[in-house]
Amino acid sequence: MSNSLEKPNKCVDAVDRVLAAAENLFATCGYDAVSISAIAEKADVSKANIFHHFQSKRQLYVSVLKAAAAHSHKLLMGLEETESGFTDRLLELTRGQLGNYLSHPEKSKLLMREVLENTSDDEIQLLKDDFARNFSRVVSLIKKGQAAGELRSTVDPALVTTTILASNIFYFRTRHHLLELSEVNFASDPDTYISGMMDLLLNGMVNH
Amino acid sequence: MSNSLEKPNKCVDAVDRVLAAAENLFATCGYDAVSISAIAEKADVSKANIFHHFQSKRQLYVSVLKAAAAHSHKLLMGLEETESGFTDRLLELTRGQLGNYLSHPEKSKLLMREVLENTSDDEIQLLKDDFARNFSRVVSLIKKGQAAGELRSTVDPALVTTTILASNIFYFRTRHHLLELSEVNFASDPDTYISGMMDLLLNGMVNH
DNA sequence: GTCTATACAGGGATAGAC
DNA sequence: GTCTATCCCTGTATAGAC
Repeated sequence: MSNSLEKPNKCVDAVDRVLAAAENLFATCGYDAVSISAIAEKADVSKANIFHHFQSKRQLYVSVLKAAAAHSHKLLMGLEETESGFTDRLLELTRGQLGNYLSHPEKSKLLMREVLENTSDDEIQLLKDDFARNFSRVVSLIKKGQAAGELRSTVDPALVTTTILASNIFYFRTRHHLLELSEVNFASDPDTYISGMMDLLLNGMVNH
Repeated sequence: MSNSLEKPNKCVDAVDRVLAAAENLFATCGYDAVSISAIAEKADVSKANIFHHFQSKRQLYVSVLKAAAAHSHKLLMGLEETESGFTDRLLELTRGQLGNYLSHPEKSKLLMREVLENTSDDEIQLLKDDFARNFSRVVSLIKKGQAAGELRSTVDPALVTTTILASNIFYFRTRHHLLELSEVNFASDPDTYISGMMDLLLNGMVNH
């Protein structure tokens, strides 16, 4: 019982410890830079034990990826869509998405790597499907906003969606570097960033 | 002479062939996934020859990186700043930046990898300095636009810059995936994308 | 400068005892 | 399920001939 606070936590299954260690290492170092030995050491199991539970390094990686994808899918489905106006719904959706990235940085990094690189592996097609669904969700929200007359019909919904997604991912991945830029004061405050970005996207930067 | 069209081109120095092969492989596969053997084969030299010209794999990588940074720096400095209004200058700067990415995809991928990951290696500090300079350049352009009253003073110049940079990088890196999304019709046409994005950032999406 | 041959470490993966 | 011991391959890097 007193061991339950140790790291690695021996109270959880070895398999789960391996998955956790692998997720952590793959996320921070990338697939090739991580060795089975490193994962074994971090999870406090033997190399052979890993190969007992997972066919190969690649298959372990895919397992980690699928778990992350499932987790991310649940989070996305859980994002509340308030019944207020379209702009507020879009704001909340965007804020929620970035919040998910920031609360689960390792899973997010893992998934982004796969979506950003073009590995075109059949096993991870479901990641892209998830990405596409998420994309469509925002697109249709914007289309509804246009149909309701709240949003300009001359902007391309897919382009707006791309810009939002790009901003969120870029902010998440480069926050550390942005902190070092003297002009940037929103690097440590995601809420400020989201508010500012949405104001920009909604109202534009031109003086009318 | 008739050999001058072969691949790899034996008419160029072995060192240059190695650098070219390394750039290509590092850009597409990442540092860890590339072996000296693979570079040697692609450059049509022996492994030992590579180690004769470069102290280590890491040092070869840094050499490739520095060459790419120098090249990119020249391109950036060459970006014309037209003497028209601020919005036009911003549009041209943005278009030029994305154009540079697309014309030199391998160098761009290499540099982006280093800026997006946080390796914090002293040897590549110059990459970050370059990035910061480029960032500041856009920021000050926007500030001038605000001072001139052409742009709203309530938007954060650094935030606009971040959004533009994010959009360009994201577009460059995910164009392939965007092609598969039925809602997206700008994936194969960078000019359309840039025009749409800048219209969005300048005028916003709200119906006024 | 370029090669062949080789040293040596570490990688993924397996065998077999417990 | 978990381990120790081991296999074989590939990786980086070096030695030394040409």
